[in-house]
Amino acid sequence: VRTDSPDEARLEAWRLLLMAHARLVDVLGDELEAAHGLPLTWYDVLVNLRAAPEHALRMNDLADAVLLSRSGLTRLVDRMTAAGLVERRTCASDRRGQLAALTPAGRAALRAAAPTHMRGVAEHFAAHVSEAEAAAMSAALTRVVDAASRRPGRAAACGEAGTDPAPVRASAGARR
Amino acid sequence: VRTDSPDEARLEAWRLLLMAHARLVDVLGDELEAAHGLPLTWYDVLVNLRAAPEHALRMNDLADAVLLSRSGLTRLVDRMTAAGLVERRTCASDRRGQLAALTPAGRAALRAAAPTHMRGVAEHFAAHVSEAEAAAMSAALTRVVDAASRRPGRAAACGEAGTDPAPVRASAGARR
DNA sequence: TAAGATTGAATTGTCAATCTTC
DNA sequence: GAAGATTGACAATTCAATCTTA
Repeated sequence: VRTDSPDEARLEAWRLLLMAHARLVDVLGDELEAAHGLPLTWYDVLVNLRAAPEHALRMNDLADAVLLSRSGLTRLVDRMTAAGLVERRTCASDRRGQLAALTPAGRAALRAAAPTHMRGVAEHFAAHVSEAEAAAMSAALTRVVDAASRRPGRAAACGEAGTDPAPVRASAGARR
Repeated sequence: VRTDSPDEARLEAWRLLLMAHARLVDVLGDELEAAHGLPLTWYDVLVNLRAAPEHALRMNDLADAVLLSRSGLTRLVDRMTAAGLVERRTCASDRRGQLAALTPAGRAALRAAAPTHMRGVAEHFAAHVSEAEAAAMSAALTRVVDAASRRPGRAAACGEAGTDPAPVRASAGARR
């Protein structure tokens, strides 16, 4: 693909980022669903909970991590609770807060699905990216993400002493 | 950003790609909506039509370009037709085919919105990416997209004579 | 019979209003 | 009053079935 001007080169990169995202989320979602009947959104929630201290997160924080609206997340957690993968707990220190917590079944589902997903990412993404390219991408996109993240104040996690700034993790496709 | 193993570096790049996509689509969508009351999805349709010969595309091809299911696109075009930005035409050479075509109003809307969007991409993406990084990203993501695009068969454009040698393979696998 | 496109039913996500607790 | 979360009404998408034309 020809990229004449410096500006054109960057636009082309943006265009490809959009295409790559769309294709991969589609493929990875299909594979996950076929192998484990697990929607990519659910997997994303499970991963974020697994990474959280106590395997639990407040609805607000989880919504940010999954990049869904607050009410959207309420409904998603409803479904996952009905499926037994997640349970609700009331926050001890602040009775307004609700925690979504991983159940044993949820942990099991994640443990079963993770290899499939990892293999998918390796096969459909990592295999086509050199180490240098990965480094360049990471450097650039870190700046992009930082610049675009001028919105929400991060709230403290519930049960803990205030020592842990919740890790904002990547999440799978949420389109507007 | 710690990237211990070569594999970790690639995973990190994937994670950042997901985050960058989510944030930017969100921001760019908001800006476009605020400035012109135009959803990003609509803008995407307009751009694709503008780039097509005759400013018209068959529903199937447009669905692929916009990355929406066939029926999803039917409804989207319904709305845009109601808004006067697009019109339907029946394909001359194949009466099953429907074309979505840009109307003057649609072209005007695109012309009005394009500067906003371009400025947004420049500000939120391009400004943070060096030329070398853009080149590396493009190279890598081109490979990724190519590898992931083992699905859709390309259909012939409508008005053209039947100069299509490619045996249009069963497009069954296009969307689940 | 298969391809192109649309429709109906059900799923998923969003916005504005609400309820509870701080 | 403000923050955390949920609910109801509504918008956008998807899947399966349908209709038309090739």
